[in-house]
Amino acid sequence: MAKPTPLSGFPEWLPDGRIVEQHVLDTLRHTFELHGFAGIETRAVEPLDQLLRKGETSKEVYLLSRLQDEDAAGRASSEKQLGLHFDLTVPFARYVLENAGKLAFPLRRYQIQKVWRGERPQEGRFREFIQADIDVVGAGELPYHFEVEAPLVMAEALGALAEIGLPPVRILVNNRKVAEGFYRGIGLDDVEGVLRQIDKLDKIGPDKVSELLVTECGATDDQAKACLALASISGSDVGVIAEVRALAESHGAVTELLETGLGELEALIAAAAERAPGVVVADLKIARGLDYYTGSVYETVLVGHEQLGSVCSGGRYDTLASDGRNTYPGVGLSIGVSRLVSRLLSAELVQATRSVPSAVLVAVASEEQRAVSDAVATALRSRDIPVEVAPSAAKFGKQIKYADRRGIPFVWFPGSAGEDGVVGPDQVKDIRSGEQVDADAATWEPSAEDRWPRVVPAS
RNA sequence: GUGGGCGUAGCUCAGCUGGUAGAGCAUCGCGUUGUGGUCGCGAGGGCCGCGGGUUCAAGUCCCGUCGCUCACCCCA
Repeated sequence: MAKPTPLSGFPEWLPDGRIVEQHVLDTLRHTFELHGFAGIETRAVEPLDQLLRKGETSKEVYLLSRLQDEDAAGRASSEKQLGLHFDLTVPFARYVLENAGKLAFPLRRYQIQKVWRGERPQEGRFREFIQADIDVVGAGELPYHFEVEAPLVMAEALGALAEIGLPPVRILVNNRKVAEGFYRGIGLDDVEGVLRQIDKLDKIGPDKVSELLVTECGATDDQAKACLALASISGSDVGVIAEVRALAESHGAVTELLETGLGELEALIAAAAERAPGVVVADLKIARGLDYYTGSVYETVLVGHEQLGSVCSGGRYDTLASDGRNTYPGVGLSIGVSRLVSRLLSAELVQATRSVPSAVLVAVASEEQRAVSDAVATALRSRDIPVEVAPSAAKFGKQIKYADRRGIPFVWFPGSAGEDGVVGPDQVKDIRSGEQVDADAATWEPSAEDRWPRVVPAS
């Protein structure tokens, strides 16, 4: 077989990288469950027409087809076409409708799965990656306090990763009602268009955004200036609310929608300041490209790694799902686990203490005596100590080297018969210190730190 | 989808105005004949991404193609 070339955008980690990823997944799941979110998994595919409901994303969807149908491609009716899901929200919305009769609302669910997007890959941007979503969905209505809770759960989940070396996170929040109310208040009705331009602020700067607002959205210079003034407001205390209101008043742009949005944003900021100080920051330029958000919107950056983009985003959507009679509003966020993990690994922020689970390598004196080593391994495993037996009865130096290369901290030597024929005690060697002591497989314990591989900040 | 950069050993790379391929690290072996790491010596490993062209001669120049990568777009 020819040497395979790596496929860009489809990340694969080495065993120690996977240990890091697995740890992140375990931590997220634990935090979600701690907050009462129930886990579900949906199928990898959805009917194409479902996936395309979001509009412009169509080009990103990977189609699923059978090789046998290839010749007849094009004849297949589009409603039968399947595509791989490109996020977890669309499948979840479908799942909610399908199971509405059996689900209890408000529904709190988490979902950790791969998703696929046919984008051009880049650092931190993949074509196959893992997302970890939480959402709360109501039937008919969803109280605002869930818009406060959801980002705080994520703050806690990401905060729990600080101990392995994840940099602090900053959750930037805004409210669509504030933006829309303000824009309409100053006479700009192309809310989406304005948001799209404002979203580019960090990349191209205020001058160019101002220009685009005029040319693309039909804004006057004064209107553009007002939009930029709004976008420049940020802060982690409720003072920003007064700032926005003052700006709106100076432009005669106070609308009912704006006031509603400001009330919501204020509640979020106030609660966050108390429950997760310094993490949640109001930032009036956060827009989010997706058009289905209707209330709070969230974007999360790693402090010191802002260039990586958002590692956790989401918001409130009044119509997550609707079957024509009932609508299901929701609020949720999604962590880009692969983006997070790829940065943890590439920036060498974290490391696994070893690349294999084994805490102990049991040496094999000779193939005739392999059963002796197997028995030792069984005894240790019965007490939940991860063990492997040496692959060959090579010279002990080789066997120690085998352990060393994988980071296995202990090598176990089964007792051997001396000249008098008496079998001596087993010994276990800590290959980091070189210390070697008598040991009994029925009672010996590694330290808690050595028992399983751990993920720790890189030294 | 648009535009730039780059493809040489497992990895990181060197290879001048063309003259039939190198280093470091890694791997394996020996020194050390059943207790590793250091050190020394040695070995294996390459259709120089692929295809075509120019030339007596191409890793080197030209064209194409594929892949990787960065930026835009978009997003986790």
